Amino acid sequence: MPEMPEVETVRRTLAPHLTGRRVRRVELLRPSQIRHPDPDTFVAALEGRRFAAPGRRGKYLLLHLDGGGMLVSHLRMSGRLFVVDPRVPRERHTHVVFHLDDGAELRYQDMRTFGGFHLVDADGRGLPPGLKGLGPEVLDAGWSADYLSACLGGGVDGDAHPRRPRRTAIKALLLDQTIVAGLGNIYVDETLFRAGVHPARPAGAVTPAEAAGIVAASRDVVSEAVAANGTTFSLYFDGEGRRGDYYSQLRVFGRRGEPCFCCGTPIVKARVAGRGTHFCPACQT
DNA sequence: CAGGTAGCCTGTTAGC
DNA sequence: TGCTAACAGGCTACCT
Repeated sequence: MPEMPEVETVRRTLAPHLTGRRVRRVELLRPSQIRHPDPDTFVAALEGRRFAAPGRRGKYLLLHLDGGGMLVSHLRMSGRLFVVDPRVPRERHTHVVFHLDDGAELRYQDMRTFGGFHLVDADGRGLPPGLKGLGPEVLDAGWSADYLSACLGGGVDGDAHPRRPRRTAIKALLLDQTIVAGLGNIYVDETLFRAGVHPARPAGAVTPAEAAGIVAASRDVVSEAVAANGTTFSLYFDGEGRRGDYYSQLRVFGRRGEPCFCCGTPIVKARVAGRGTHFCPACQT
Protein backbone atom coordinates (compact mmCIF):
# COMPACT_ATOMS: atom_id res chain seq x y z
CA MET A 1 0.00 0.00 0.00
CA PRO A 2 2.94 2.40 0.03
CA GLU A 3 2.23 5.06 -2.60
CA MET A 4 4.34 8.05 -3.53
CA PRO A 5 4.07 9.89 -0.16
CA GLU A 6 5.01 6.77 1.77
CA VAL A 7 7.95 5.89 -0.49
CA GLU A 8 9.13 9.50 -0.34
CA THR A 9 8.95 9.36 3.47
CA VAL A 10 10.98 6.14 3.49
CA ARG A 11 13.55 7.78 1.20
CA ARG A 12 13.84 10.85 3.38
CA THR A 13 14.12 8.91 6.63
CA LEU A 14 16.64 6.43 5.24
CA ALA A 15 18.87 9.13 3.75
CA PRO A 16 20.82 10.17 6.88
CA HIS A 17 21.38 6.53 7.86
CA LEU A 18 22.45 5.27 4.44
CA THR A 19 24.31 8.07 2.68
CA GLY A 20 28.04 7.39 2.81
CA ARG A 21 27.61 3.99 4.48
CA ARG A 22 29.31 0.96 3.03
CA VAL A 23 27.62 -2.45 2.71
CA ARG A 24 29.76 -4.81 4.73
CA ARG A 25 27.69 -7.95 4.21
CA VAL A 26 24.35 -8.99 2.71
CA GLU A 27 22.28 -11.68 4.39
CA LEU A 28 19.65 -13.27 2.14
CA LEU A 29 17.11 -15.03 4.32
CA ARG A 30 14.72 -15.33 1.38
CA PRO A 31 16.70 -15.17 -1.86
CA SER A 32 13.60 -15.03 -4.04
CA GLN A 33 13.11 -11.38 -3.01
CA ILE A 34 16.08 -10.60 -5.27
CA ARG A 35 14.58 -10.06 -8.73
CA HIS A 36 17.81 -9.23 -10.55
CA PRO A 37 20.49 -10.51 -10.96
CA ASP A 38 20.69 -14.01 -9.46
CA PRO A 39 21.13 -13.98 -5.65
CA ASP A 40 24.83 -14.94 -5.61
CA THR A 41 25.76 -12.27 -8.15
CA PHE A 42 23.61 -9.75 -6.29
CA VAL A 43 25.44 -10.32 -3.01
CA ALA A 44 28.89 -10.34 -4.59
CA ALA A 45 28.24 -7.16 -6.54
CA LEU A 46 26.81 -5.27 -3.57
CA GLU A 47 29.20 -6.16 -0.75
CA GLY A 48 31.82 -3.45 -0.33
CA ARG A 49 29.79 -0.83 -2.19
CA ARG A 50 28.96 2.55 -0.64
CA PHE A 51 25.52 4.21 -0.73
CA ALA A 52 25.14 7.70 -2.17
CA ALA A 53 22.09 9.88 -1.43
CA PRO A 54 18.88 7.88 -2.09
CA GLY A 55 16.34 8.94 -4.72
CA ARG A 56 12.84 7.98 -5.81
CA ARG A 57 10.88 7.62 -9.03
CA GLY A 58 7.16 6.99 -8.70
CA LYS A 59 6.87 4.26 -6.09
CA TYR A 60 10.39 2.97 -6.75
CA LEU A 61 13.08 3.64 -4.17
CA LEU A 62 16.46 4.29 -5.82
CA LEU A 63 19.36 3.53 -3.49
CA HIS A 64 22.17 5.00 -5.56
CA LEU A 65 25.67 3.63 -5.16
CA ASP A 66 28.96 5.50 -5.29
CA GLY A 67 30.69 4.83 -8.58
CA GLY A 68 27.42 4.27 -10.48
CA GLY A 69 24.57 1.83 -10.41
CA MET A 70 21.84 1.53 -7.81
CA LEU A 71 19.85 -0.80 -5.67
CA VAL A 72 16.19 -0.41 -6.69
CA SER A 73 13.46 -1.48 -4.29
CA HIS A 74 9.71 -1.61 -4.72
CA LEU A 75 7.73 -2.22 -1.52
CA ARG A 76 4.52 -3.23 -3.34
CA MET A 77 1.91 -4.10 -0.74
CA SER A 78 3.64 -4.90 2.50
CA GLY A 79 7.36 -4.22 2.08
CA ARG A 80 9.19 -2.33 4.79
CA LEU A 81 12.73 -0.99 4.56
CA PHE A 82 14.28 0.48 7.68
CA VAL A 83 17.55 0.96 9.54
CA VAL A 84 17.87 -0.41 13.07
CA ASP A 85 20.39 -1.32 15.73
CA PRO A 86 21.34 -4.98 15.23
CA ARG A 87 20.33 -5.75 18.81
CA VAL A 88 16.68 -5.08 17.94
CA PRO A 89 15.08 -8.52 17.47
CA ARG A 90 14.28 -9.39 13.89
CA GLU A 91 10.61 -9.49 13.18
CA ARG A 92 8.79 -12.21 11.30
CA HIS A 93 9.07 -11.96 7.49
CA THR A 94 12.50 -10.33 7.57
CA HIS A 95 13.88 -11.43 4.19
CA VAL A 96 17.05 -9.40 3.56
CA VAL A 97 19.53 -7.79 5.96
CA PHE A 98 22.20 -5.38 4.76
CA HIS A 99 24.95 -5.01 7.36
CA LEU A 100 26.33 -1.46 7.23
CA ASP A 101 29.86 -0.35 8.13
CA ASP A 102 28.66 1.68 11.12
CA GLY A 103 27.21 -1.45 12.70
CA ALA A 104 23.56 -0.70 11.87
CA GLU A 105 21.35 -2.97 9.79
CA LEU A 106 19.18 -2.05 6.82
CA ARG A 107 16.37 -4.61 7.00
CA TYR A 108 13.79 -5.63 4.42
CA GLN A 109 10.62 -7.14 5.79
CA ASP A 110 7.67 -8.15 3.63
CA MET A 111 4.77 -10.25 4.81
CA ARG A 112 3.28 -10.80 1.36
CA THR A 113 6.64 -11.02 -0.41
CA PHE A 114 5.40 -9.03 -3.42
CA GLY A 115 8.22 -6.50 -3.19
CA GLY A 116 11.91 -6.97 -3.77
CA PHE A 117 15.18 -5.70 -5.20
CA HIS A 118 16.82 -5.06 -8.55
CA LEU A 119 20.53 -4.32 -8.65
CA VAL A 120 21.11 -2.00 -11.59
CA ASP A 121 24.65 -1.65 -12.94
CA ALA A 122 26.33 1.59 -14.02
CA ASP A 123 25.15 1.04 -17.61
CA GLY A 124 21.54 0.74 -16.55
CA ARG A 125 21.28 -3.02 -16.99
CA GLY A 126 18.85 -4.70 -14.64
CA LEU A 127 16.24 -1.95 -14.43
CA PRO A 128 12.85 -3.27 -13.34
CA PRO A 129 10.53 -3.19 -16.40
CA GLY A 130 7.98 -0.96 -14.69
CA LEU A 131 10.55 1.73 -13.97
CA LYS A 132 11.21 2.38 -17.64
CA GLY A 133 7.79 3.47 -18.87
CA LEU A 134 6.66 5.62 -15.95
CA GLY A 135 4.60 8.75 -16.63
CA PRO A 136 5.36 12.14 -15.12
CA GLU A 137 5.77 12.45 -11.35
CA VAL A 138 2.53 13.49 -9.68
CA LEU A 139 4.17 16.63 -8.24
CA ASP A 140 6.09 17.59 -11.39
CA ALA A 141 5.01 20.14 -14.01
CA GLY A 142 4.59 17.36 -16.58
CA TRP A 143 1.45 16.26 -14.73
CA SER A 144 -0.73 19.02 -16.11
CA ALA A 145 -4.34 19.59 -17.13
CA ASP A 146 -3.36 19.58 -20.81
CA TYR A 147 -1.41 16.36 -20.44
CA LEU A 148 -4.24 14.57 -18.62
CA SER A 149 -6.78 15.86 -21.15
CA ALA A 150 -4.65 14.39 -23.92
CA CYS A 151 -4.52 11.05 -22.07
CA LEU A 152 -8.33 10.94 -21.83
CA GLY A 153 -8.58 10.68 -25.60
CA GLY A 154 -11.08 12.43 -27.76
CA GLY A 155 -8.58 15.07 -28.76
CA VAL A 156 -9.06 18.83 -28.54
CA ASP A 157 -9.96 21.40 -31.18
CA GLY A 158 -7.19 21.68 -33.72
CA ASP A 159 -5.59 18.43 -32.58
CA ALA A 160 -3.70 16.97 -35.53
CA HIS A 161 -4.03 13.41 -34.23
CA PRO A 162 -7.19 13.06 -32.17
CA ARG A 163 -7.63 9.71 -30.47
CA ARG A 164 -10.76 7.77 -29.67
CA PRO A 165 -12.16 8.68 -26.22
CA ARG A 166 -10.98 6.15 -23.70
CA ARG A 167 -13.72 4.04 -22.21
CA THR A 168 -11.80 2.80 -19.20
CA ALA A 169 -12.79 4.16 -15.79
CA ILE A 170 -11.03 7.36 -14.76
CA LYS A 171 -9.87 5.52 -11.64
CA ALA A 172 -8.13 2.85 -13.74
CA LEU A 173 -6.40 5.56 -15.74
CA LEU A 174 -5.10 7.32 -12.63
CA LEU A 175 -3.81 4.03 -11.22
CA ASP A 176 -1.87 3.42 -14.45
CA GLN A 177 1.75 4.30 -13.62
CA THR A 178 2.53 4.96 -17.28
CA ILE A 179 -0.01 7.83 -17.19
CA VAL A 180 1.14 9.37 -13.90
CA ALA A 181 3.71 7.98 -11.49
CA GLY A 182 3.05 7.66 -7.78
CA LEU A 183 -0.72 7.44 -7.26
CA GLY A 184 -2.22 4.31 -5.72
CA ASN A 185 -5.59 3.20 -4.45
CA ILE A 186 -5.85 5.50 -1.44
CA TYR A 187 -4.79 8.75 -3.10
CA VAL A 188 -6.79 8.12 -6.28
CA ASP A 189 -9.96 7.77 -4.19
CA GLU A 190 -9.08 10.94 -2.26
CA THR A 191 -8.27 12.80 -5.47
CA LEU A 192 -11.53 11.90 -7.21
CA PHE A 193 -13.54 12.84 -4.14
CA ARG A 194 -11.98 16.29 -4.01
CA ALA A 195 -12.46 16.72 -7.75
CA GLY A 196 -16.12 15.65 -7.52
CA VAL A 197 -15.67 13.00 -10.22
CA HIS A 198 -17.17 9.52 -9.94
CA PRO A 199 -14.40 6.87 -10.05
CA ALA A 200 -16.26 4.72 -12.60
CA ARG A 201 -16.80 7.57 -15.07
CA PRO A 202 -15.35 6.66 -18.47
CA ALA A 203 -12.12 8.60 -18.88
CA GLY A 204 -13.29 9.96 -22.22
CA ALA A 205 -16.30 11.57 -20.53
CA VAL A 206 -14.16 13.68 -18.18
CA THR A 207 -14.27 17.33 -19.29
CA PRO A 208 -11.15 19.50 -19.61
CA ALA A 209 -12.28 21.52 -16.58
CA GLU A 210 -12.67 18.34 -14.55
CA ALA A 211 -9.29 17.13 -15.75
CA ALA A 212 -7.77 20.34 -14.43
CA GLY A 213 -9.57 19.75 -11.13
CA ILE A 214 -8.28 16.18 -10.91
CA VAL A 215 -4.68 17.27 -11.49
CA ALA A 216 -4.97 20.06 -8.90
CA ALA A 217 -6.65 17.75 -6.37
CA SER A 218 -4.01 15.03 -6.82
CA ARG A 219 -1.28 17.63 -6.18
CA ASP A 220 -3.00 18.86 -3.02
CA VAL A 221 -3.67 15.38 -1.65
CA VAL A 222 -0.18 14.07 -2.35
CA SER A 223 1.67 17.13 -1.09
CA GLU A 224 -0.40 17.16 2.10
CA ALA A 225 0.29 13.44 2.57
CA VAL A 226 4.03 13.97 2.04
CA ALA A 227 3.95 16.73 4.67
CA ALA A 228 2.21 14.31 7.07
CA ASN A 229 4.82 11.56 6.44
CA GLY A 230 2.33 9.44 4.51
CA THR A 231 -0.65 7.34 5.53
CA THR A 232 -0.39 4.33 7.80
CA PHE A 233 -3.54 2.40 7.01
CA SER A 234 -2.46 -1.00 8.22
CA LEU A 235 1.03 -2.08 7.24
CA TYR A 236 3.19 0.87 6.32
CA PHE A 237 5.90 2.53 8.39
CA ASP A 238 8.91 4.61 7.45
CA GLY A 239 12.69 4.10 7.37
CA GLU A 240 12.95 4.67 11.10
CA GLY A 241 9.93 2.59 12.07
CA ARG A 242 7.44 5.42 12.50
CA ARG A 243 3.84 5.54 11.29
CA GLY A 244 2.44 8.11 8.87
CA ASP A 245 0.01 10.77 10.08
CA TYR A 246 -2.17 11.35 7.01
CA TYR A 247 -4.73 8.75 8.08
CA SER A 248 -6.76 11.31 10.02
CA GLN A 249 -7.03 13.54 6.94
CA LEU A 250 -8.56 10.90 4.65
CA ARG A 251 -12.02 11.98 3.48
CA VAL A 252 -13.36 8.81 1.83
CA PHE A 253 -10.83 5.97 1.99
CA GLY A 254 -11.73 3.52 4.74
CA ARG A 255 -14.91 5.50 5.60
CA ARG A 256 -17.56 3.16 4.18
CA GLY A 257 -20.95 3.94 5.74
CA GLU A 258 -19.69 7.08 7.47
CA PRO A 259 -21.17 10.47 6.51
CA CYS A 260 -19.60 12.48 3.71
CA PHE A 261 -17.85 15.54 5.15
CA CYS A 262 -19.53 17.67 2.47
CA CYS A 263 -23.15 16.47 2.35
CA GLY A 264 -23.61 13.79 5.01
CA THR A 265 -24.47 11.02 2.56
CA PRO A 266 -22.95 7.69 3.66
CA ILE A 267 -19.68 6.92 1.86
CA VAL A 268 -20.01 3.93 -0.50
CA LYS A 269 -17.43 1.23 -1.08
CA ALA A 270 -17.69 -0.55 -4.43
CA ARG A 271 -15.46 -2.41 -6.84
CA VAL A 272 -14.05 -0.18 -9.60
CA ALA A 273 -11.08 -1.06 -11.82
CA GLY A 274 -10.74 -4.26 -9.79
CA ARG A 275 -10.08 -2.30 -6.59
CA GLY A 276 -12.01 -1.52 -3.45
CA THR A 277 -13.16 2.03 -4.16
CA HIS A 278 -14.55 4.63 -1.77
CA PHE A 279 -16.65 7.57 -2.93
CA CYS A 280 -19.59 9.82 -2.09
CA PRO A 281 -22.53 8.88 -4.36
CA ALA A 282 -23.95 12.39 -4.05
CA CYS A 283 -20.89 14.62 -4.43
CA GLN A 284 -19.16 12.58 -7.14
CA THR A 285 -20.87 12.39 -10.54
C1' DC B 1 -4.35 -2.03 -29.08
C1' DA B 2 -7.35 -1.42 -25.27
C1' DG B 3 -9.23 -3.28 -21.52
C1' DG B 4 -10.33 -6.88 -18.26
C1' DT B 5 -8.67 -10.29 -15.01
C1' DA B 6 -5.92 -14.19 -12.68
C1' DG B 7 -2.07 -14.74 -9.94
C1' DC B 8 1.41 -13.71 -6.61
C1' DC B 9 1.09 -14.02 -0.89
C1' DT B 10 -0.39 -14.19 4.12
C1' DG B 11 -2.74 -11.81 7.93
C1' DT B 12 -7.22 -10.12 8.93
C1' DT B 13 -12.06 -10.06 8.71
C1' DA B 14 -16.72 -11.49 7.39
C1' DG B 15 -19.93 -15.01 7.40
C1' DC B 16 -21.96 -19.37 8.31
C1' DT C 1 -17.48 -20.11 19.50
C1' DG C 2 -14.81 -21.98 15.69
C1' DC C 3 -14.04 -22.85 11.34
C1' DT C 4 -13.63 -21.55 6.35
C1' DA C 5 -13.88 -18.34 2.58
C1' DA C 6 -13.31 -13.92 1.06
C1' DC C 7 -10.64 -9.91 1.10
C1' DA C 8 -6.72 -6.64 0.92
C1' DG C 9 -3.87 -4.62 -3.45
C1' DG C 10 0.78 -3.04 -7.00
C1' DC C 11 2.20 -4.97 -10.72
C1' DT C 12 2.91 -8.48 -14.50
C1' DA C 13 1.28 -11.85 -17.61
C1' DC C 14 -2.12 -13.40 -20.25
C1' DC C 15 -6.55 -13.50 -22.55
C1' DT C 16 -10.23 -11.57 -25.32
